[in-house]
Amino acid sequence: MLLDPAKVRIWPGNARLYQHLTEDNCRELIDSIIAEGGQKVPAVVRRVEGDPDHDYEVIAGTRRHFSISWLRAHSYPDMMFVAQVAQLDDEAAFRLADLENRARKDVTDLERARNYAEALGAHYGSHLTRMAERLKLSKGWLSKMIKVAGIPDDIIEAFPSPGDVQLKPAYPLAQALDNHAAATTIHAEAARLATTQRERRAAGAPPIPAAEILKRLLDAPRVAVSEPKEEPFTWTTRYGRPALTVQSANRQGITIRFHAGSGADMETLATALRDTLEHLERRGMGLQQ
DNA sequence: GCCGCATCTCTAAGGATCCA
DNA sequence: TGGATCCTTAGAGATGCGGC
Repeated sequence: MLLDPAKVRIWPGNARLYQHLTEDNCRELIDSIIAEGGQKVPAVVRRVEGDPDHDYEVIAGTRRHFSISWLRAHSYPDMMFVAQVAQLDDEAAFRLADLENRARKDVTDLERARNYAEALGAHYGSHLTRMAERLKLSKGWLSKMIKVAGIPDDIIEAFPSPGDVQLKPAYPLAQALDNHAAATTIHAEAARLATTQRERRAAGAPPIPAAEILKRLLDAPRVAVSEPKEEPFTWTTRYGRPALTVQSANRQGITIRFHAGSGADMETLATALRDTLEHLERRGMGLQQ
């Protein structure tokens, strides 16, 4: 079916934020549509009633809708939006849109998480288990998504962009916000960082990267109570050069880095390793624990 | 310097278990 | 019972290294 994109609106339950689509992030798709002389893969739309401005709404194919609209406004006024019409209720529409978003990688974690959180209440009566079963997702992973979706906007503003908020690293932050005292310091630090980011943008300087932002936010409560930070254990040679450093010691195992250029021979390194393991053992962090 | 292979690291996702 | 958390696994991408 060939449609005028102006008569097609975006379904509000779609994860993708239409206002975040730009010529730049759709450039590849726009170029392929030009190269192929039109849109080859149809979007999925459904009929809408009671809206004088629109006949259909897009369930899956938001980027295609944006790209065709953009092309019509830029030298290709006859380009048509190719779509197939489906009869879907909101929950089925959500599942279809989700399937497509999962296949693509350009929907950000935060967009997806917030979309899930909204759908949880709207389509699944706030029952996470029911939603996980319907979407064929694990409860655990969905639970994480919902948790991350709850990170408030004033925290997100500290990041270079909402797209930089990734599920895995953001999850500990969402957990930290559950603690009232910690949340207060995190919000305060986020406000400071957001101001810095705005100043950097205005000055044309690169923003503070997301990993650094996350670290500062998570550290904020610890810094606030001035907890002394323990330095990683380092074994140094008799010439004062570091031979090895314990990078981590947890129940999965111990990660040790041997430093190049320490001047230590095999025998010295073996001694260093033995000393280090004994040190960890004494502190209850060894392999024998 | 380039290429191919091995290894490491990171992430998405699932499963088991715990807890309210 | 439902949700949260922790741990594991598979796979993709990055990195390192040796041979040419």
